[in-house]
Amino acid sequence: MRASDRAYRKLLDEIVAGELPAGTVLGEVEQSERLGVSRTPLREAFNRLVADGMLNTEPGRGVVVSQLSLETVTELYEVREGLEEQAARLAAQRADKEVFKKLWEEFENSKSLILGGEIGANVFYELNAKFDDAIDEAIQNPYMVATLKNVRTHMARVRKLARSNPARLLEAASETQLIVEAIAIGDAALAAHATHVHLHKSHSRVSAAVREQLAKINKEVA
Amino acid sequence: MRASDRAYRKLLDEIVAGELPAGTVLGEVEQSERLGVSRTPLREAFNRLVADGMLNTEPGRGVVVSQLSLETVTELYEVREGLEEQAARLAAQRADKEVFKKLWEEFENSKSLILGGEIGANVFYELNAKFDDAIDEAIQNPYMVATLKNVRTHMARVRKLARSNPARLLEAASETQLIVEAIAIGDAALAAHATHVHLHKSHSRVSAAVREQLAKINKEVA
DNA sequence: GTTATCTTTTCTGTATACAATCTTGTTGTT
DNA sequence: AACAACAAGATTGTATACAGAAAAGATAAC
Repeated sequence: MRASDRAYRKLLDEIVAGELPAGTVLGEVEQSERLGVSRTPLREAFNRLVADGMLNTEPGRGVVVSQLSLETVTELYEVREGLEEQAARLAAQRADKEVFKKLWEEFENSKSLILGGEIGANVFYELNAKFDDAIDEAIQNPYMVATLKNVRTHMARVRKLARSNPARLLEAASETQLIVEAIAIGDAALAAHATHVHLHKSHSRVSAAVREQLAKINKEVA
Repeated sequence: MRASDRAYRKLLDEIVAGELPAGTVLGEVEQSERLGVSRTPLREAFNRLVADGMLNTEPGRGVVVSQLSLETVTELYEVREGLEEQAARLAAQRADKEVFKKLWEEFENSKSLILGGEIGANVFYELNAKFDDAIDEAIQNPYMVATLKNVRTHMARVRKLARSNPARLLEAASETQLIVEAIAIGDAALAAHATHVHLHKSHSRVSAAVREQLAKINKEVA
């Protein structure tokens, strides 16, 4: 693997994981030394992260880890609404229905797992990743897949900031399962509307969680 | 302006204008010499264009100008549907209505200009750019604006390939004017639906034009 | 005490050199 | 004649050196 890729992955992971919190200023020399690559591949990584919207180049100051606020979360959800409703619609029209029927079963299983007190989050996140992959394969639109990929990276970061409790996970699982069902029966309108509902509720849940989290951080600072 | 920016702009312009047709293989040394910059900033430009989806890195062969086919046009329109309907909805909710009322007047004027046989295309494209800018300002969502920007660059390339005739421009102007009207009166549902209609018809028009164009190219080759 | 200017230091942007990998063409063998 | 192996060449990825610009700090002037 190329040095620039390693630097990109590492930095992205650290940003998503919150190890590099929003507002952190990253110097080229400093980071190239830390990551053990020279400035050239590091700059490539920086540029990609700027294009992704994970870093911002502040005029004279260098690159800064982009802020995550309630506003940016809302902005993200507004894009998701447009994009994912459309993706759900297309998936309902084009998907291999068998795939989504099986996926539906898996959601049914995982719901009892989460209820049963198993390590719920992991089960759920894995299943969600499977769902995303199934959507990507179904829509057969590389350009849309690429756009969705970026959205998901940002969402991963938001989720880390606002970890959910089992009750919320279960809600989300139910909502997603309905989308899966709609796609499995080829009902495009239902798929789109169920996605809208899911995103609306998810936005509420995430906003609440982020608000709590930000309040905690502010308290710590004070 | 930085050398990497100049290289990026120049290459993007040439790709959009069709001077670098789809399939053209670009070598690093070759292009850095042609553009008068060293390999380092050129690579930065290449990377940005790859991220934009204008270039593809073929495993051992180098970067290649990405293909434009009927399929990719359709893919682009599918993303536009999701994104621009949402943008229109948000704009209807948030826009300064005065701005869009004035824009409506301008569309009214330009329609007679196009009808009157003036250099129609330029009038229309300028007005369209104004419309895009007004949307960007209205929605107040930097993340969505960034996503839209990329879509529009791709559309510019498609439009160059499929130049429209005055009749088609006039149709498009009417459709867009309705979107403007919907936003001016704050009717989000109408704005979204008018956008859907516009994109549907635009897709038909562009597909037809691209089909003709591709047929012509194939004839020349044969 | 405040402001302005100059100097020093750091950082960004670019060029270039080097190393490793992959292509391609040629030669030799079956 | 076909295929394989090797060598020459090109090309990509990385490191590093240098130049120019910008920021911070210090000193001087008002």
